Amino acid sequence: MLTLKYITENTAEVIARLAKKHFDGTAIIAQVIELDNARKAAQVQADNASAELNNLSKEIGNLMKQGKQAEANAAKEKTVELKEIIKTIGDQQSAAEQKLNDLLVQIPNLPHESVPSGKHAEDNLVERTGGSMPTLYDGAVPHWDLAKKYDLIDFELGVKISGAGFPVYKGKCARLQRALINFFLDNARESGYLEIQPPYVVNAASGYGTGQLPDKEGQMYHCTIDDLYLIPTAEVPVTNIYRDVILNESELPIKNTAYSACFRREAGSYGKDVRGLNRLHQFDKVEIVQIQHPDKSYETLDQMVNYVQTLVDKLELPWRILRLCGGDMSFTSALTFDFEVYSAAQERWLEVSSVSNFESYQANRLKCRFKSGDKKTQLAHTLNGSALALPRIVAALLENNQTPEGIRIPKALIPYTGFDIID
RNA sequence: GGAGAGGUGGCAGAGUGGUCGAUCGCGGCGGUCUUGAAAACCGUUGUACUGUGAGGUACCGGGGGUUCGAAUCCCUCCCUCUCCGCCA
Repeated sequence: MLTLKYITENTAEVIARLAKKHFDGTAIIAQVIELDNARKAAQVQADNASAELNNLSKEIGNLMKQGKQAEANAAKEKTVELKEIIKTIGDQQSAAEQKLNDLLVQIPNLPHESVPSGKHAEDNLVERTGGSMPTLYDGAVPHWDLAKKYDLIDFELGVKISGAGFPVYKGKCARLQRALINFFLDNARESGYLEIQPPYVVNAASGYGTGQLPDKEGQMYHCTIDDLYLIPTAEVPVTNIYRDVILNESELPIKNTAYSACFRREAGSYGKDVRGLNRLHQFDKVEIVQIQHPDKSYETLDQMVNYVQTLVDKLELPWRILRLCGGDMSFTSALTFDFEVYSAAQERWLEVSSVSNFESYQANRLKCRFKSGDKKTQLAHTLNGSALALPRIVAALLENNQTPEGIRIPKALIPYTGFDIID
C-alpha cells in the first residue's frame, strides 16, 4: 500500500496520478486524511494521559514504601479518571487506525510517469518486438489438436481426475516441460539469481503481504481446514521471505528465482481464452524476484525485461513487449511490461510473462526495509517477473515448430530434452 | 494422532509485580593501537507512532483480565520444539 506520509504530503499529486489507473481517489483520500488527523489527536491525548498515569504509579510506589498509606490511596483515586481516558481515547485511536488501514489497502499503487494512459489491453504500447514469424505448412493445427495427434496432453483425463484446467502431460510433452523448467532455472542462476524452493501453500499473513489478500481472495484455492492458501505464483512465498525484514543496504539487490506449480481458480474465465493450454488452474512457472534500492529499481526493471527477452530469443519464439497502460496494469504495480509470444496456429499473441516494479507498495505491506550506515531505515523496492510461465510457451513451441515430420525442438532446449523432435 | 516443553532485542540467553526497552555474552557499527590486519581496550548498537523541540507513548508470540503499577500473576487463542505412533 501507499504510505500514509506520502499521501498526506502529496495529496493532489496522488489523486492526479491515480486517475491514470482510472481510480477516483478524491473521496477516499479525503477520508484518509481526516482519519489520520483524528488518529493523531487521539494519540496525543492518550499518550499524555498514559504519561500522567505512569508518573502517578511511580509516586504511589514511593509513598507506599515510605508507609504513607493515606496519601497513596488519595493518589490511587486520581488514577481512575486517567484510566478511563486512556481506555476511551485509546479505543478511538485504534478504531481510527483500523479504518485507516482498511482504506489504505483499497488504494492502488501509483503508476509510473511513463505509463501510457488508456483503459484496455488495446491501449498498451508495443515497446519492441523480436524473433521471426513462422510460416506454417498447409495442415498445421492448434496445439490442442497436436496434443491429440502425438498423444502429448490429455485434457479429458485431467477432467476425470481433477476438473477442467488440470491437464495431464504425457511422454515427450512431460519431458519438454521438465526441460523448460531446468532451462529457465539454469539461465536465472547464470544471471545471478539464487535458486529457492518455496512452500506451495502459504498462510494468510503471506497472502496479505504480497497483496493477494484481501482483494483477490477468490483467485486462490483456500484449504479452509488449515486456513492455508495454494500459491498462485512463487512470488508469494519468495517475496514473503523478506516480510518483516530489515536488510543491510550492502545486501541489495536481492535476486531470487524459484520454480513452482501455480494454482489459480480463474473464476469467471470462459471461451477461446481457456481453450487448450491458454488458461489453466494449475501450471508451472519459474519466477524471478528482486529487492532493490529505490534509486536503482527502474534500472533493475530494465535488466529483468532484457533478461526475459534472452529467454524467448533462445527459444526462437516471435515475441513482443508491451508497456501496459494505466487501465490494464495490476492494482499493486507501478510499471509493468508484458511479454507475449505469437502462437502461429491459433494466430494469437499469448502472454507469457509480466515483469513489474512495485516500488515500495508491496514493501510497505511486507515491512521489507533496508538500512544503510547512518541513514534511517527505509522501504525497499520489490520487483518480479515470470521467467517464464510454461503452458503458453509450450503451446507456442508446439504450434510454431510443427512440420509434416513432427514438432521440432529449438536448439537451446535439446540438451535439456534429450530429443530434437516430437513425432 | 498421543504425551511433554517452550515462545524475551540480529543471534544466544537472564529476568524478584515497581527505578526494566529490559543484565551478560556474541555479532554489528565507531574509535584507540598498527604500515595494514588480527588481538586487546574504549564507546555505541531494537522498531514504530507522536511532538517544532527537550521529550512522550507503545511493543518481551496474539488477544483479554487482575493491579495505582505486569516481561513477571490469571484466562484464552496461536505458533514452535522434543519424544512416541504412522509415513514419502
